[in-house]
Amino acid sequence: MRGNLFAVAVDLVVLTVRRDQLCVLLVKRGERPYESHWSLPGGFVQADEDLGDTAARELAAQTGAATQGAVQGHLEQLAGYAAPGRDPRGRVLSVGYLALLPDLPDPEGPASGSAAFLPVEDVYGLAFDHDRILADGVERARAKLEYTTLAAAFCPAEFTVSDLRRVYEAVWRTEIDPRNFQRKVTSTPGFLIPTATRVTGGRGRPPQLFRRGEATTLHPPMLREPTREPANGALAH
Amino acid sequence: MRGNLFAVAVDLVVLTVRRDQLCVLLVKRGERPYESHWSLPGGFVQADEDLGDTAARELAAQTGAATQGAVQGHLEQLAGYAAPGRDPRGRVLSVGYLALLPDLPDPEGPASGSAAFLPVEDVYGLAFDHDRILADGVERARAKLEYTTLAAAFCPAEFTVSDLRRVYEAVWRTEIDPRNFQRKVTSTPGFLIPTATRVTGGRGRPPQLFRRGEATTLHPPMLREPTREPANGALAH
DNA sequence: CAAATAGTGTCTATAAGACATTATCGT
DNA sequence: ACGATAATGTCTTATAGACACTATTTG
Repeated sequence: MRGNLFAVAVDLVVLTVRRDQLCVLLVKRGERPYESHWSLPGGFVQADEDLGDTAARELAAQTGAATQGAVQGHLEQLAGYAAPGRDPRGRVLSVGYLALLPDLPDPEGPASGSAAFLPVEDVYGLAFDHDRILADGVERARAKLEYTTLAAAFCPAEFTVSDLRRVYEAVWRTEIDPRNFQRKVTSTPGFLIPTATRVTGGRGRPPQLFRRGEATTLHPPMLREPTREPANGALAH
Repeated sequence: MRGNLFAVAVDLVVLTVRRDQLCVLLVKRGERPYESHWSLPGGFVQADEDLGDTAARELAAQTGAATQGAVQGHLEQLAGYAAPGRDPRGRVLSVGYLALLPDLPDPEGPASGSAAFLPVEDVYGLAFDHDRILADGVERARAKLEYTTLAAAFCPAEFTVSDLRRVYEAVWRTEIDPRNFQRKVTSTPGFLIPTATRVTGGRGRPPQLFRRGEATTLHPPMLREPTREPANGALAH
């Protein structure tokens, strides 16, 4: 069996929406290389582990396992990264994973004091090629909101249509008409299941609460950019 | 640096459309394990190679390098596969790559006599976990035809709208209305560039020839399944 | 009542689905 | 002329975008 041997790691792009901003979980490295640089959380694949196992294990370790218990959340593979010079220690192939989580009550891990959710807009200069992995993860998330119901993975078990809309707005950095949005998501069968419980305390009319339905795809999709230029046909008179 | 060491391979899902069928390039293994079984072409990542380099090198080796010269064709990464037992020889991580090629005049490689393009419908029982990698590649290709201009990667340098439509029909295994299809693809800016040359010899009106334009995305996408059930809203009166 | 948020309704424009018609070739 | 394939046009329907209006709460 020819070919060189690689260490194989899994790096996580853990995204959440906090204060209407798309944020990514970063850890400050405590060892070389890139000591004291921010990086994506990750770790090496152990014996008898499949890649998804490693990703789930690391995710649970970083977010306090509460994540694992909750039905919420989403975890999927992004891609493999193996450029020859990407790790100064030697040949390391890293498999990126994308995780989407609701905003956690206590986001920081219990043990490590140097982890934080930071707005993706402000993030650059990560260790290794993690800038690239992060960019791929963010783009994957943005694309998937278009044709899947994955936005709900950013929401708690019960949420309102406005909560969901603010997720889209944060991830896409756009504004969405609340009325058209409501029509779209509530008319997609299986996207949102209304719950009996009601909200109290807020200003204004109490919103309906929903939980995730069984639907996974949005058909037809909800597109980020307008279908084409306004195609005036300008009614000049 | 903890973690076990892996051999890292690249396996190719090379797709083309031949005789209105979506076909995949397979090679018959000449050595153990899975000797004389069909498998995806692939090979180990060499020193100083990035994953894409390995994929391009293997693709050129399998398809006679002519592929490489041609501007046509498409190559992208699929995913990493590393289940503990997937290779009896030991721990091997394989990175799947998807290649889309026009139907080659001489598809078989020059050296190896045991390679063939077979219709994906008929393929199962491949070596290792290649059934799974193939399924992922086919699904990726099907999905990408919806929202990209990648179907043209299956066509030669110059092609007709009917050629392109037959690609969609073969990949999706559906029938598409030729008139609506023509309207869709010709009205998408940058998808198809008309050429001066004309076709002779065929029955019927000679078609316009096109080559690929710069556009990479289809906006709005062309969807495989109808937008929803006919959604009668039956006007019973 | 005013302010704030939730939710519905209406109109218009865009694009897809269905399908008729015209165009241009070979025989 | 006829069959075959290519290309255009028309009508209908579904859905997105824009925006007015109604509903239900707190202060």
